[in-house]
Amino acid sequence: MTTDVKLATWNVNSLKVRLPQLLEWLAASKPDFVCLQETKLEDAKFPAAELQAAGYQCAFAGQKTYNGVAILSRAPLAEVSTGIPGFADEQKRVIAATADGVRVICLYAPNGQAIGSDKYEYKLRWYEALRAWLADELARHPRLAVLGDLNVAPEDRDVHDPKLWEGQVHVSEAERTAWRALLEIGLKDAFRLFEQPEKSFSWWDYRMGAFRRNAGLRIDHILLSAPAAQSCATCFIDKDPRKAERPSDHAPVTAELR
DNA sequence: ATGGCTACGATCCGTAGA
Repeated sequence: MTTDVKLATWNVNSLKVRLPQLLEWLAASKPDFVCLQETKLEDAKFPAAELQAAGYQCAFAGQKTYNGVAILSRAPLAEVSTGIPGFADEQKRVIAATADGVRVICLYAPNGQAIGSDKYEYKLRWYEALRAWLADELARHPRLAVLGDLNVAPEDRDVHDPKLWEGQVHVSEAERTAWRALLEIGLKDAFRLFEQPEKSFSWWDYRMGAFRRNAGLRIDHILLSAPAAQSCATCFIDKDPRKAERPSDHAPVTAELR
């Protein structure tokens, strides 16, 4: 087990488009683990060689057009698994692996589309299956880190304009309850372990100059087991990649364990 | 400010994201 472990999550919204930005960001940020979402690539097209050349081993589960998750790691990955056990799902949203004495779980939660829709029901079922599985994983792995685009803004302070978002997906009571259930099994929201700037968000709509106006949501999260949270020294959102030409609509979130 | 971006795969329009 190493002393310092830097973990990050980033919804890249197409790894094909964002690979140059990812490589640049890896070189600058030097994380030990990166969880990626919305790779939108079939496994045969995953840029494993380029990432290996940059110093990262990869575990990935993708599909054409939608979804797709990956874990990049400097240390060799073991115990790779995909999906939520017992929850049949065609959509590639979950991958897990162990390295450096840390169990890393990468998630891309369903969007939910609209309250009451089939996709919303699927989101809530997905969260319920996730909670049950993570409770098991917590019992198995003392140093557990769950990272990803969870598509829930847990509190009103995670929403630029709560009134505007009232009644929409990402902020509904059922979604927030599902998110809090992850805390109730023992996970900690790494971002809230520390004092943070007001109006900290991880996603901004591409439209209407939302990033310029900081009209965003905090929906990308790092959740840590109690021992991992104990050793967490910092957690922050890196807005720089969102300023790039042709950016992802999400910014990376990073945590460091000592 | 709210269907006013972006990516994708099918064709210059629909689906989906959040």
